Amino acid sequence: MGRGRVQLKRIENKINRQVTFSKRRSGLLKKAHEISVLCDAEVAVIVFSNKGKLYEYASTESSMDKILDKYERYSFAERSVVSADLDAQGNWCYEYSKLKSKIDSIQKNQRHLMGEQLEGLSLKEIQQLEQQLDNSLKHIRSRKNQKMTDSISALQKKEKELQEQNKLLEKELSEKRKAITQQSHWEQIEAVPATSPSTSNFLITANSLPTLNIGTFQAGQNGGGDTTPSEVRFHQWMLRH
Amino acid sequence: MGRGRVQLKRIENKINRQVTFSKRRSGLLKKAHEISVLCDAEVAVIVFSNKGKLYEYASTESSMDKILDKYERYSFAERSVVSADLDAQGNWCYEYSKLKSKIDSIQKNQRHLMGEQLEGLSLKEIQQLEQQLDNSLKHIRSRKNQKMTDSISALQKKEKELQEQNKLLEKELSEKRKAITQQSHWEQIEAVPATSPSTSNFLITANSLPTLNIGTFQAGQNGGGDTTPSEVRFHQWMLRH
DNA sequence: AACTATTGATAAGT
DNA sequence: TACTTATCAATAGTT
Repeated sequence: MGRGRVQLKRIENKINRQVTFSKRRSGLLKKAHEISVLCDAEVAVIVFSNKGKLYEYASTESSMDKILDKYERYSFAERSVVSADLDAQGNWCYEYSKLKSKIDSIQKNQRHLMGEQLEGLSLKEIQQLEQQLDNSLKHIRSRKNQKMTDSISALQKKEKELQEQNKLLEKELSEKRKAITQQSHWEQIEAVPATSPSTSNFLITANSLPTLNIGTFQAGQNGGGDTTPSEVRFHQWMLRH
Repeated sequence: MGRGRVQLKRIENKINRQVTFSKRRSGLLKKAHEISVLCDAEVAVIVFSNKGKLYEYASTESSMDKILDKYERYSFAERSVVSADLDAQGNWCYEYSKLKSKIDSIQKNQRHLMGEQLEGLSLKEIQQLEQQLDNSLKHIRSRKNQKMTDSISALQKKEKELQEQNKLLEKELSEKRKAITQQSHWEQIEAVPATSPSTSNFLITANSLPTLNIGTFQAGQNGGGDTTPSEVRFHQWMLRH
């Protein structure tokens, strides 16, 4: 984009590289934000500039740490650099290596649970795995069902409350109307100005509404809790859209 | 880009969202790669789809883990609670505690994969888990099916072989019988004792038999090795540039 | 930083 | 899923 095609290679001119970095960085972060919003995805972007300065983005619903955590749970590439140089430092780390092998073992198992690396398993083992997962799914679906049921009944309850509230308000309104009518009747006789009438037919107190957060349903109704600590994480490029 | 301006809000149409996700994801990763090359930057991008599937990019010179490590070192100010008491004991313990918390995290995840401790999960998380396991089961069942098919065809082959072997043996036997008959005929004339006769009708050389180890079938022919070339960090979109 | 000429990305359609 | 096309968005080079 821009004048002339760009070669995909390091920009040698320092100034140019710096400028391009700045432009493309904001572009990248913007796009990360867009896909996270448009497609309801969790996105984390980490950029270290040439000079080692850090820039980052994490989709708001989950902080960077949360995403990295999730990533580590998913990712099985375990050759951590850290363990390598620590191993070199000597065997203080008997405990450490114990932990490491434990991790290996757990991760291997986890891979199996995720349907990966099944090559080494016997038929019997595979069948056991299948049963296990079948069972897990049963539990999970039951739990899901319960959550959805809970959610639904909570919503129904709220609906009822709101309808009653609405009814009350309508009643109040109609009484007020009646009063106004009477008043205007009086006006015709005594020429008294009308009081300010309500402007909308349906009054719904917006801030008392339950949020329909089925998608991000939080465990408890966490009364005052931090649903989204909101992460000051506000970027200039968010402004445009 | 594309026909008509796009609102920056979640795409409600599921199909559309999926398609857009796929497109924008590759766009995002491509741009991440470009900035890393053009501007000599270290870049890491992690994307979890709506359904919880992981996609990632890490600029090649540094693996994902390396970048995440660097990131953690940059933002270590936050890591106060856990590491505070451990730092006192020396920083080897920091790594140790990191491993330990990683284990905790993995184990927690594993429990979820096994359908346990689902209480703390949100509906969304549970749904992602369900999809994940559904997927795992698909893989596992496919693998099971393959193993069983392999096992069956191996058995059928062996069956054929055995039948032919049997045929041969029977033939041999009947010839031997004929010989014996003739011999006993001779006996009657020359009174020569009979040689040791076979005792059973069907000769099966037991130790040449294939074990019917359906239960512990060991990975078969796949001489060619792993079918999944395993992400040598080669992305389709790198081709173009 | 602001401005455009261009290329690039992609939404919608097939 | 992949390809095509019409449009909008990003940005390279310039001021």
